Amino acid sequence: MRIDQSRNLLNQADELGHEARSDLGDHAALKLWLRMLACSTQIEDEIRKRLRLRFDISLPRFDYMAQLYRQPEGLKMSELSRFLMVTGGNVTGVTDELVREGMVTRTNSASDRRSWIVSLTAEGHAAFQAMAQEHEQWILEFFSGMDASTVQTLYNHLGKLRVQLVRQQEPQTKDRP
Amino acid sequence: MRIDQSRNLLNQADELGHEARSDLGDHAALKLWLRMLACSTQIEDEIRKRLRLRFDISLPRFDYMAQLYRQPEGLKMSELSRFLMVTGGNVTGVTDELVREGMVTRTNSASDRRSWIVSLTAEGHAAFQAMAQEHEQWILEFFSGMDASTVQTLYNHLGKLRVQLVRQQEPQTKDRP
DNA sequence: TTCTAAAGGTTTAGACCTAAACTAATCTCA
DNA sequence: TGAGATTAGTTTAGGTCTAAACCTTTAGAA
Repeated sequence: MRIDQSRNLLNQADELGHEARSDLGDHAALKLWLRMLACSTQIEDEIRKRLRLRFDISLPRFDYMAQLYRQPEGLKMSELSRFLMVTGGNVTGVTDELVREGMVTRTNSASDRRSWIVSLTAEGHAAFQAMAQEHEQWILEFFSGMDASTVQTLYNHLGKLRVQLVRQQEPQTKDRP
Repeated sequence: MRIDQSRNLLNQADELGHEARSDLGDHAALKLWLRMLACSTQIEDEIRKRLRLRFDISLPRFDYMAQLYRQPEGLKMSELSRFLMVTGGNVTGVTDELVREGMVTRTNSASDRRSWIVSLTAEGHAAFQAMAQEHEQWILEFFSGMDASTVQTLYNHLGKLRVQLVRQQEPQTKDRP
C-alpha cells in the first residue's frame, strides 16, 4: 500500500491529519498549533520526497551535509550530534555511510585523541551545493503565493515564538565560554 | 549519550538545528521556512517528551486515538491509514498493540467481510480524554506569550499557506462522493 | 602521581515507519 | 456469469532513529 499525502482534497484539508487532535476545546492557540504543524509537515514531507527523487538522499543526510558545508574546517562528531540534535550513535552511522560514498572524511583531531574531525570532501561540497540550490527553489515555490510583507510578518512573529519557547524550556541560563 | 534539545542557548537558537540549511542565499521565504520548521520541531519534540513522561505513550499512538475519539462509531483501518497519513502496515501494528492493551476493539464490518471497524473502548475513551485535556494545556502554555490578535493573524496567514500548498501539490481535482 | 569523574565515540537492542509482496474479498463490465 | 482489476488488511525486509552499555582518552583533585 502506498501513501500519498497530496491526495487530500482541498476542502478536507482542515479535517485530516493532525487537526483531529483538537476536538476537546476550541482555543485559538490550539487551532493555530495544529495548523502550523500541518503546514510544516506537508512542506517537510514534500522536501523529503523530492530529495529522494532527485538526489537519492535522505533529509537527515542533507541536513548533516548542510552543517559541514558552512564549516569548511570541519566539525567534531559530538558537535554534529549537538547541532543536528540527534544521538551520537546516529552520527556514527551516518558518518560511516557518507565516508563510504566519498562525501566526507574523518581525520584525527590533533588536540584530542578521542575525537574525529569530519569535513566535506571536494565531491561532497559540490554535491551539496547543487542540492542546496535546487532545495532553495522549492521553498520559493512553496511560498510563492505569499507577498513579501506577509512573509516578513510571519517571520517576525515566529521569531518571538521561538525566543519564548527557548525561554520556557530553558529556565536557568547556563554559562558558556 | 543523551540529547537534550533544550540545552541550546537563547542567542544561539537561530544558528542551531535546521537553520544551517540556509547558507546559500538569504531569501526571506527560505528563512521563514527554516524558522517555522524550528518552531514546530521544538514544540512537537516537547509534546512527544511530555506524552512519554506523563502517560507513557508515543505521539503516533496519541494521534491514532485522537482520530477514533472524534468518531464514536469507529473507523475502518484503511480510513485510519488515510487520516493519519501512515501506511496500512503501520496501522495493523499499532492496532494490534492498542487492542492488546484494551484501548481499542476490532469488530467485523457488516457490509464488507474484508474490513474491520476499529473503535475506542470505554477505557480508551477515558484515557484519551485525560491525555487530551493535559495536551491542550501544554499548547496554551507554549503560546502564552502571544496575544490573541497575533494568534489570529498567524492562524489566518497559515490558512492561506495551507490552501496554496494543497493547490500546488494537487493540481487536478479528484471527485469524491 | 594516581584515583575518579567526565567526555568522545561505537555498538547493540529495540521502537517506529515504509515499500513491496501477498491473501482474500469485492467490484466491473463485457 | 466470470475473468480481471481493485480494495482491505497482513507480513516481511529494511531504513532511521533512540537509549543504554561499553571502551578509550582526557581532565580535575587530593
